[in-house]
Amino acid sequence: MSTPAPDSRVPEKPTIEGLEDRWAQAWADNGTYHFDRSKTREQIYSIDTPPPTVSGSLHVGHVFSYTHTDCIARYQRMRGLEVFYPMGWDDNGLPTERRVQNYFGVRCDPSLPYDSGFEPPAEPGKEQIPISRRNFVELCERLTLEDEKVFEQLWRRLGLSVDWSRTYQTIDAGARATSQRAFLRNLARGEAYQSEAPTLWDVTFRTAVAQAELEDRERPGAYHRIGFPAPAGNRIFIETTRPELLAACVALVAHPDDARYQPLFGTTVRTPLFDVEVPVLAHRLADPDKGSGIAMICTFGDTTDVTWWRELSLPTRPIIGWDGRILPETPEWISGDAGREAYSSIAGATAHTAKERMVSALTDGGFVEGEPRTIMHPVKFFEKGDKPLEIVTTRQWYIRNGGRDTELRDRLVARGGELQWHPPYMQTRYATWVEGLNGDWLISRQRFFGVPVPAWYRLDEHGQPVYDEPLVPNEDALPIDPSTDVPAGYNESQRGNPLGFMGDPDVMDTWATSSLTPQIAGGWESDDDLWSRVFPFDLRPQAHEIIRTWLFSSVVRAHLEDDVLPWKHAAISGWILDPDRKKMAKSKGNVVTPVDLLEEHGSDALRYWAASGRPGTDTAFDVGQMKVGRRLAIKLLNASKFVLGIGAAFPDDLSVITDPFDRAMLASLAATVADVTAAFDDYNYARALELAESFFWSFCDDHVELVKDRAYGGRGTEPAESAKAALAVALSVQLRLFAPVLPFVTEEVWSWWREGSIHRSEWPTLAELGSATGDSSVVADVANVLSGIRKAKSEAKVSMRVDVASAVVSGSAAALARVQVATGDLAAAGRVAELTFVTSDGPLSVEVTLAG
RNA sequence: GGGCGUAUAGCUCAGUUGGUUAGAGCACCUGCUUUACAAGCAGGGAGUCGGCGGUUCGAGUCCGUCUACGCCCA
Repeated sequence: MSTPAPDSRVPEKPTIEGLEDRWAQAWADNGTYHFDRSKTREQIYSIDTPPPTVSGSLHVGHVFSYTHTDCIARYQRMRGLEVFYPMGWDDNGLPTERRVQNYFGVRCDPSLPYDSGFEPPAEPGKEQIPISRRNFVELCERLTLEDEKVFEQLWRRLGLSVDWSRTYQTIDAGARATSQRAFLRNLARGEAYQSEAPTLWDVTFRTAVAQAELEDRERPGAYHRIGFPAPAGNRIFIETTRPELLAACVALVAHPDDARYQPLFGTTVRTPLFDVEVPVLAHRLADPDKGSGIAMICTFGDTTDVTWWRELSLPTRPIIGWDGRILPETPEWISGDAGREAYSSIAGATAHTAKERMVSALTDGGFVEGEPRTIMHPVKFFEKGDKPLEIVTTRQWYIRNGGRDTELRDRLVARGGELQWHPPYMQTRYATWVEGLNGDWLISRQRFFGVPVPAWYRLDEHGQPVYDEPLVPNEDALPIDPSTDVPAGYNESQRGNPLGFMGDPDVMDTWATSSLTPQIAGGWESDDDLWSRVFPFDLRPQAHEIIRTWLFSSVVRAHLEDDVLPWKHAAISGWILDPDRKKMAKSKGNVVTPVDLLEEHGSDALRYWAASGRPGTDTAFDVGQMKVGRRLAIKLLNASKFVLGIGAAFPDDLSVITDPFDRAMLASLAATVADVTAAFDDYNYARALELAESFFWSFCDDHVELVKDRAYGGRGTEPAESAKAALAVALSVQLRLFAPVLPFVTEEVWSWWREGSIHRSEWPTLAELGSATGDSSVVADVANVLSGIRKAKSEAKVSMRVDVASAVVSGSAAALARVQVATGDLAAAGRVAELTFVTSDGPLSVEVTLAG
């Protein structure tokens, strides 16, 4: 007995067109990927999915890396694990803020009260309408809803096996509450603290910028050689690229071993124009080969100035404001009339203008020697900004991340060692980054849109905030917005008044929220039952360039909160490069959008291309690979149509597979199953695919062709039943091996003859094939002989249907014995009248005499 | 300047702990209308494994070094 092949369900002309819509709908209707939360932690495989930035544009890079994760998810699901695969939308941050501003013609002003009836104008006006933070967040949620739909459509069409009932937004109430709760816990444990410190500052966005968000860009600059009057009547020449900071000069510095300046150490000089006395000091970071070998230290020209300021205990003389302009008030350290006049010429000017005026004034005063020497040099930028960063002293919030604490840093490096990295060498990037940290994590941002820092400050009798004793909300009140909500014991009328309170004006860095995606998706402190079933997660998939940000910050949060790693595995995907091997980026105009590709090649084809990219390896965008994938999908349809069309059906009992050649093929398939399984267990979906594909093509070209005649009944009923049963078993196994990568075509074929979804079927095992397997080494030798016969016909330029009068196979006795397992199949497939065997010392070969 | 990676056929890439004659697909060439598939099938040519040096009986694979490219960082 066997299940009858419902070949009526096999289409006359199978096609991959339209499979995406049909099966995406069926999976949605049937809840195929719905997460069953009744399972225990051991039965669950949980994924901390990267939330895409929805206001950004869709990119083939999305398709690439999310497909990798989906292949793993589908494999684990078929292994019998219940897969927790949520999707988040990252709508917290500058890209969304800008988009909301432009789209609705509004801007966020946290000083305004919430207006529950606010409606933006139909068309954005010339002037942006100021609205409260809560109104702004609501508009963001409204706008990103549309963006999310576009993404979700794409993901569904691509076949991501996400549970679409579990989505979150990084700005939604749950994410805000989680971020604030985690912050309050950090604060209570002393891991979050405020500090007045030099901070890298973007003057355009008027916000502090963290170490992880910096980038260096080559910019033209010029060294100006400026003479400082010394008491002996001579001049000390320094060379600087930032003469506009002369008024902020606090010292000169040279290397301690520099004989030219050793006599000056401990003496003072006076700044040109401003006539401020500054000391000449020694420090190892002064480079004797750079410029004149002696440098001017300012508040603050660059990060080296900050180091000198800290290590040499220098005063602060800030002259640059948060807007990037020279402060309007003449500073108190400039006391002379000439100095005050010099300052008034730059007060209020931009840094750029101030530089021009200073150079001109210094030149007029005879302090400049020679012409400016132009150079290209690296200048620090905020990665999203377009003006050089300034360094200003501000009060900011920090979270300890080991940057100032060796013991914590060592423990976080050790966490990286516990994590299983795929590929393993990515761990080095993590370790190098953590070991190189030189400051704590700056999390406050002077932006309006984001998760507010959940704190208020008492105002003293003069209306000055008491920062040392922040007022915090109860956790059960979260999320809060201190610009709207009022601390316990106060009422709204006291906001901003002496003896009243003020809200912390800052929001948190987006990474301070993103670092909590496991907590947000996993129901930390909001759904204890879910949390206990999914955390720590099994997998964090992500790209390599954000190891230092997303991955590291997530490790920090879980380490501080729960003293664990947030996941067991990290799968790091590579980049998509354009065909010229350049990184794809919007700014380079070489971005390919995925929607057209999905239309043209089909989802399985795109997935095939994506899954061909080795884990962690940058992969060139390659339409050729998509075409190969498309052909593979079509081949699966056609091969399946053939197997099922001859009446093959899944046998109830494998004992009907009696033919040793059939059993040899199944033994070879069993080895492939073992290899594919091992590859998936190693998170190497690319190797898994390659192995399955390699077997499949041999199966089609050799095995199917060899057994066709027998399967059609050419040599009796029992040999035919063996062939058909073996084909059905092999088809069933291979469909399942391909299912993680090619979910649509495999589901289509599965539906022709099996019950349920292939994506909830059991992953093939050796046990499943064990009773039907034989000697796998037979397969290659038989294929070898068949190939020899084909070659003879091909070289004679005749059809494969031409009869062969005789074929003489020679080789070792052992090889011949293996080939003889399939004598009948070989004779039929090659149309050989007389197939004979001759023992020889040489390699296996075949001599063919064509008929006629 | 530092870290990581990559370099194998015209192109895109495999190649597991070192082990016969280095593989696949695309492209190319020669053929074949073959009742699963012409979006197909059969066959074929094509590589000094980036350079140099070393370890080894044996190196695409391990070590050193150089070169080129990519990404990240300073």
